[in-house]
Amino acid sequence: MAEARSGRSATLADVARLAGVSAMTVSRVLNDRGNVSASTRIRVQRAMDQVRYRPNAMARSLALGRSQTLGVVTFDTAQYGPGSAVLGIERAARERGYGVTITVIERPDHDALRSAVLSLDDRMVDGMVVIAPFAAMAGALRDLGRGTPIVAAEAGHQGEVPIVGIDQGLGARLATRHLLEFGHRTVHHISGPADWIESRLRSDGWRAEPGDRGVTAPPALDGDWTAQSGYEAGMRLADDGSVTAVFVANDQMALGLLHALHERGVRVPQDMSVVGFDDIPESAYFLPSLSTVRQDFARLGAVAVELLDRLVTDDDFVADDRLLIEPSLVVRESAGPPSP
Amino acid sequence: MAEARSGRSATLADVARLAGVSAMTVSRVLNDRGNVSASTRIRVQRAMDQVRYRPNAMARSLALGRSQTLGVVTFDTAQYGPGSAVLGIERAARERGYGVTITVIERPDHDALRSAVLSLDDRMVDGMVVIAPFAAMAGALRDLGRGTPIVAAEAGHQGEVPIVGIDQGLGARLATRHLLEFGHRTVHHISGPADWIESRLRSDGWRAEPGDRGVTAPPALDGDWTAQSGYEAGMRLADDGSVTAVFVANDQMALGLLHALHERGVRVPQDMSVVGFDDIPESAYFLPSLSTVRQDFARLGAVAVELLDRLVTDDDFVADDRLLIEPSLVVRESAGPPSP
DNA sequence: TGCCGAAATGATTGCGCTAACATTTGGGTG
DNA sequence: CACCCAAATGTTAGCGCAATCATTTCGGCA
Repeated sequence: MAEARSGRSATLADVARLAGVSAMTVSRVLNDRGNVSASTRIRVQRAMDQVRYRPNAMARSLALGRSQTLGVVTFDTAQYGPGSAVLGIERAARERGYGVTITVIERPDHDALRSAVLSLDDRMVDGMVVIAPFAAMAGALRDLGRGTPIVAAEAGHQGEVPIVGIDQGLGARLATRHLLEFGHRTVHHISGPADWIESRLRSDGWRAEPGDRGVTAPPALDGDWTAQSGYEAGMRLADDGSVTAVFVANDQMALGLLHALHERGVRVPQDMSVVGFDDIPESAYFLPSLSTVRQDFARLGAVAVELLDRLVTDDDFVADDRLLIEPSLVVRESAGPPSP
Repeated sequence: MAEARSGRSATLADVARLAGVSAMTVSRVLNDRGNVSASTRIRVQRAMDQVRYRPNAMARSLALGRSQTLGVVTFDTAQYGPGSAVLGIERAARERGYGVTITVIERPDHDALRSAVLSLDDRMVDGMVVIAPFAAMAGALRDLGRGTPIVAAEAGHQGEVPIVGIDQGLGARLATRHLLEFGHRTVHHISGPADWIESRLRSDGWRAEPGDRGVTAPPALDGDWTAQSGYEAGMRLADDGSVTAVFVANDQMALGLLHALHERGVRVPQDMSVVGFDDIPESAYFLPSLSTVRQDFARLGAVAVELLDRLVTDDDFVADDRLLIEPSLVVRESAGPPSP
């Protein structure tokens, strides 16, 4: 006869009845509010244990207007970046006592984003992280004009919504500089797809780095993040005797490039140097191991959630437009000095 | 003057007031119940549009006892398998009108799993998918003894909870057979960590495949899924002249193996054949491209969610113990006949 | 024209919890 | 020992929605 109504799990009222107090007192014990005598507290706790009481999060949310849940909007991709970011966010959220509800959108367009955000709103999430690596999402984010706090991750600058990201431009410059410092006259580039913000930022960084070195960047080859596209670009680069160094916008494409170069008998790094971006776990074991730019996604998630938490908790808090995390260069074997 | 109470978003009561009907009628329109005249329906819909009404999912859940949300329990890893499975589950859930709440557990032990499941229960999820690739989780799953339906994915057999998975044993046999059919006398093996169920199943499949061919399997080398461990195992295999074929329990380790063999001057597939497992997107561009076993995680997610949906919807439904999806062999360049 | 039954609509109540206010209890103080 | 204040506890109401049952409306038929 532990449970009042068999079947359903015990409610706060059941506990109150069992402990011989009012529901309110149980609620106070539950939420560790003061003003409960030690003896009743113990009695209530005993009752809770006895019926294995678990507070109903929904009911609490409804009463409070808050859900202790954060929403994450991401899109349908197995890409390393977004996937890692979600994990980082989830972990950080959990550490701060939030649950996480995920909504995946199929296409990164205005309507899909809007409806994802609305559906998270319906679930009364306290805040959202939108992973928005597409240029097309910038406008959509701006148009939301909303109440519950939103933080964009891996996004470009669009005003309105605060951004948390890893400094793509800096990463690209680190990679390019690494190559230039080996003495390469110029650095070629395989870019990501044009509709990704990060792709543009990496290309911009690559183009900007030579600076006053008096080097003009050659035209970039367009990739689409896949190893396949890196392979195709590699086939073209292999035929161009003037190419001695390539900055590739991600590690998968760099893998494709390495594959193509190997097929063509171009040795890396002796004949051609390659630097990638992302530092996926595999890249240390490419042939040769890949010099690349590491992004700390766990950190990204932590920063995004911390920011969001503040926005949720403190009404007066005004967030910076932009929080950038510094990436770092990982030097391995795929880049070296040009052969004389 | 569109919204009744400025600030907060409109409630069903606001719509009712505006349309001049009772809340119940609005609810009927909302849920597309019958017994509403065309004219009132239109009037109500207009009112809804006017105040941009969005039903509050929490309130509905509380009233209904159902939340149209599925919970996913996974654990903290960037492994390709679990990550892909989560995506597949999310997509399938969305297609069936469910939201998804994710809980990541740090360690795959009894208590962590239990508390994750309880916390999802608190949120009144209608069902859960537990991604449980660790042997240690089997017992924990059995101990739950619960009310809301649970489906385990990528798990071993433990009774109690229905399992959805990809047939690891079959995959391992396909890989091993592929090598044997090239004429290799025996197939060596680099295994995954012993505490992963899938790791054991793959090793078992490998050991079983030779069957009556009269080949006895050599001892396996222990890996831990990382390319690093594959590399280390590779260093040992390279020194053993008798090894001509290796089945590696995942593609990352296969990559490490390829790296090690390359360093030692062992040619693949001429001197040694290699088959991996998973078919990660990169493996087609390894050097050489990797023959491997493909797992369809999207399908896995879809099957898991479909099963869960039935368990949720139909009280009388009794699930099969075990639903296995067939993996397929992807033949590329890393395996071939032994040199004479 | 009056009556009947089905369709349309409404009133009440409760899901499980907490905020806000009301009430009681228990010392310490003069 | 009465009084007062603070601590402890209880009461009421409401978060937004839907199930249940009650009531109204309306068309069809004798």
